[in-house]
Formats: sequence, C-alpha cells, structure tokens
Amino acid sequence: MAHKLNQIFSALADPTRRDILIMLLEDDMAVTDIAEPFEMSLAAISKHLIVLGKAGLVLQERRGRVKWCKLDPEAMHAAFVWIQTFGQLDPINLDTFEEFLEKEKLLNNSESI
Amino acid sequence: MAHKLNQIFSALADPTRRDILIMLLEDDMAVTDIAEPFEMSLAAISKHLIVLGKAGLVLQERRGRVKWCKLDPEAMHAAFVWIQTFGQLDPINLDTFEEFLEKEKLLNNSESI
DNA sequence: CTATTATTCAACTATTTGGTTGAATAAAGT
DNA sequence: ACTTTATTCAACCAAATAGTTGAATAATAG
Repeated sequence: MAHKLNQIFSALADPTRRDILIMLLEDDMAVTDIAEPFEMSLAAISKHLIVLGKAGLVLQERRGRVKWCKLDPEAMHAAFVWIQTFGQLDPINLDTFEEFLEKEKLLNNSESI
Repeated sequence: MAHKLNQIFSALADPTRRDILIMLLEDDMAVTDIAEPFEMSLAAISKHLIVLGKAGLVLQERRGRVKWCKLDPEAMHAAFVWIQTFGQLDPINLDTFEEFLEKEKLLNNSESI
C-alpha cells in the first residue's frame, strides 16, 4: 500500500524506531538483543522491526531461530533525497502542479496492492 | 506532546501534506487556494495545515478572514540534519547507548505538556 | 525426548489519524 | 442590513497505531 516515502517517513516518526536504527549502526543485531534496553515488551519491539522492515530501513535475515536485523541505507537515502530535492526545487507552476497531482494519483492507485 | 522530530516526520509521512509543501514552494497561499486542486474537503485540508503548522513546517498568519500559509524551512532542516547526522554517526557503544536512552526518556517526559 | 530460547501470532485495548458533513464564526463586499 | 467568502469547529466514523498478555511455533541445547 501507498508510496514508499509514506512508509519511510512514518517509520521515522517513532522515537523507539529511530533509536533502534541508531543501535543498528553499531552492528547487526538479533531481535531479543535490540529489545533489551527498552522498557516495552519484546512483542512490541518485534512489531517495530516489522514496520522498519516494510519501510525498507532494516533488512532481516533469519538464521535458525534468530532473526538478524541490519540497516539498509537505501530507504533512508530515499528520504534524504526527497528532503534535499525539496530544498532545491524551483517554484512550480500551479497549472503543471495539477497535472502532477493527477499523475501521482494514477501512480498511487496502480501501486496500491 | 513528544519530540519535534516525531511531529515533523509524521507530518511528512502523508502524501497530501508533502504535496501541500511543494505547492507552497511557489508562493504563500490561503487555505482555500491550497485546497483547490485536491479532491478532499476543505476541512480536511484545513486539518492537514494544522498538522503542518504544529510540526513547524508551515507558518500561518491570519490577515482578515484569510489565513496565509508559508513554508518555514527550519523544521524541514531539522529532519534533514537528523538523517544526515545519522549517516555520519560513529557506531555507538551499547553501554553508552543505554545512558542515551535514559537521558532521552527524561527529556521526553519534561517536554510532554 | 525435554527444556530452553527466539520470535511471532492472536486477541484485545486505547489512542490517533484522516476523512466526512453541517453548523458556527468572522470578515468583506454590495 | 444582507450576502458571500474564508476558515474552523463539532460530532461522527473507519481504519491504523502502539502497546499489552498469553499461547504457538520452531530451532537449539542437554
């Protein structure tokens, strides 16, 4: 469902998830180890990791009973690029903007499965 | 409530709101004009603008019955800086990370009004 | 085989979100 | 004064989010 940026920004909107990402800078980690410093349940952290995974911010590889989580820089880069591009965009003609919205709408519909 | 980054990223997570921000690159605009190209109600756009305002992404100045909306680059910059810094962070010692979490928790509590 | 460990699932709850409509408010225009 | 315009409020709704607990699953260790 929806645009990848929706998922990326919405994943980044949660402080626990941002903290998890920072932890993963040090090294790949298993779910239980990631959960350890937090005060919430393991299941909650597991859910956060699924959100991060769907957004593409974290790659997960299961080896045996352990699921290893590692950063995937691509998604973060996409967010970075969006903001950076935003800062460099030339003011947009409002007529062409309506066309842009139209295209975007079609795009989102075709993506939405 | 909560950390400013939460509000900024969560504001950016909605495609309508990102589109509004792009519109505002062209010029300051009134709520009704912002709403025009979208297919949803004026009230919905008004709410989106309130979200953008609370996140600090958009400044709103009421003149007469018209509320003028203009970009405030600061908030966007804060998101940019977070991502950029993230990309440059040195791997973090997990012991000091727990201290970091602790400080962050206190900070969030004192902010949460 | 049994116990332990790692992770997720299921069901539930409370809160937030993104939208709707219709009425309210307030400023301008005629 | 009356009407139109700009915006928001209020009440509502459906769906998503972020958390909980307890059970289920599956791999490893003894």
